[in-house]
Amino acid sequence: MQQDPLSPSRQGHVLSEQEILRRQALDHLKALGIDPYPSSAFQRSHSTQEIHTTFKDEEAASWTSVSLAGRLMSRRIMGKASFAELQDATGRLQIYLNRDELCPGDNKDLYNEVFKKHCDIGDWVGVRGRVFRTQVGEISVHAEEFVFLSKALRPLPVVKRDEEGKVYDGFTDPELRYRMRYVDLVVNPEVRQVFVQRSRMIEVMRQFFNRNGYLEVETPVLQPMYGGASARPFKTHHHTLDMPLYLRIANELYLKRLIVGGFEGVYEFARDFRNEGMSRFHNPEFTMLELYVAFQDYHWMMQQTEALLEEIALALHQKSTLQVGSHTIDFKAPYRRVTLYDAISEKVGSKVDAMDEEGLRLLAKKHSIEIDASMGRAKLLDTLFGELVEPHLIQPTFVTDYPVEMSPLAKAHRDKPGLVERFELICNGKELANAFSELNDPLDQRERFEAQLALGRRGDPEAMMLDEDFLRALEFGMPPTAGIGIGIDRLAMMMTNSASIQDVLFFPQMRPERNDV
RNA sequence: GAUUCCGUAGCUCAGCAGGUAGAGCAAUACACUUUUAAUGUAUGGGUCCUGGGUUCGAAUCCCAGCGGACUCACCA
Repeated sequence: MQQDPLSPSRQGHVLSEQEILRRQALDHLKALGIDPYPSSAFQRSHSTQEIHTTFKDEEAASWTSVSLAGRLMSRRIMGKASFAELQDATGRLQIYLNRDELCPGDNKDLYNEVFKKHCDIGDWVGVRGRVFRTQVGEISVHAEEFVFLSKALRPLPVVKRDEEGKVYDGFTDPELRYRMRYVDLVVNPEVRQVFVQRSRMIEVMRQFFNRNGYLEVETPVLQPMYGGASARPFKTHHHTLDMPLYLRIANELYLKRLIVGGFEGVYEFARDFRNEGMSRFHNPEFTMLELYVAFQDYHWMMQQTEALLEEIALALHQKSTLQVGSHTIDFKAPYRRVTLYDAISEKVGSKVDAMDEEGLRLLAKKHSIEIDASMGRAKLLDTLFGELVEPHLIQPTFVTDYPVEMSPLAKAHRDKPGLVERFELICNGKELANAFSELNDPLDQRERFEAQLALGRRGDPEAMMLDEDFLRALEFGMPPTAGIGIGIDRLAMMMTNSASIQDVLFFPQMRPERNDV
């Protein structure tokens, strides 16, 4: 298209017709002596929500001067009168502009030029006037003053909703929504709601932990040695120290050092990084809550966890049950507890507790589960559980007592040889939390690390590194401790009934855009 | 990483037995002083993701690439 010389294009981007028109509107506003980007503060008396909830018709006489600010989301111009909708953080409110009341004198520019011609959907404006109810019953603000707060140069998608809330011309392309979350948030109010709920969920958790006297702490994101989980890390380099550093895959080992140091309850909402595949359940960076409490064990941690989740559900939904996909899930405590062995045995109809590797292999074959020769007994159990049991655990369930080979940081079971005191909380067929009575025997921990090293030598890319400083800390003595990690994004997905992790992250990881932003 | 599907106007989409692009909303102009998916009339707006190929002719068919969605596999 022909480029208007008054409207410089951005690098590598040809302006659309609507962008050119908006730039011209900007110039017209300036010519009228209006600053499209004023610096002075705009004093608001109310939010749109406050007006909606507190205005009463019989008190209309006292609502003669309110001021509100927001983004213009629609305009209905009918000659000398117009309606428009203003959206702020709390919602939308209709404003009514009447030419002769907005412009009592001879100069009608403010209405005819500024509002009708140079104002666009997406612009930020401020309005002062009186509250009233229209003939159709809509609470509105009758504008006596109208000021520009910020001009939008790009057209916003115009999403319309009818009386039943049916959406027309929705802004739905997932790629555009994730890449331009700012636009998504403006036009899709339910998106904002998801993130408000996520924030509220974390607030409830923080209150729960603080109330119990645990200390919120911060530990290194850049670690010389990654640990605390089995995953491939992101690697970077520190120039001054000339050494490799890893972005943490977990903070477990640091929090336990703090327990050694004498804190009796520590927690951190940790951003962790794992250099692995992406899917609707996986983002390269994600948030995990880790909590460690001295003098407690995993039984206590189960009680704590179910109390926490029930509290979150109640805070977000005013009831313990919520709809997640096609299931109704009840977070009311207590939750079912079942051992890993029993969970599998129930499903396959024969006891797996004493089965050896060969028996498990036959079992896997019988259920046509793919296995390979390198799998040991623990891995086979894990696979059987993941294939046969986990997808069917819809209601919150604590699965307990895992083989020691799968859990190098968990304490040996007090009376079941070969197992550790560990539980995973499964909900809606997915793992929500992982917890143990923490291993505090430094000699046992060293042996576990060495077993991991052996796995690494055999080529397991996720085998743990041996953390000599962590062992030194344990050798100074760590009290018996219960610890847990909760996937915050997964929990947020569940609590907001979101199908994808991208829906609970403001800016999910995407491939870079190529050109022409 | 593998499979399937998708990429056309600012947004949502149609167009695909190959003949050179269409709707609604948004935009522009006019009318309209309580409308609400406002309405009426008129108008403008497109490297049809990119690059090759087949063809007289490609948005449409073929190949490759880029981006996205979905399902699957590992991990939270």
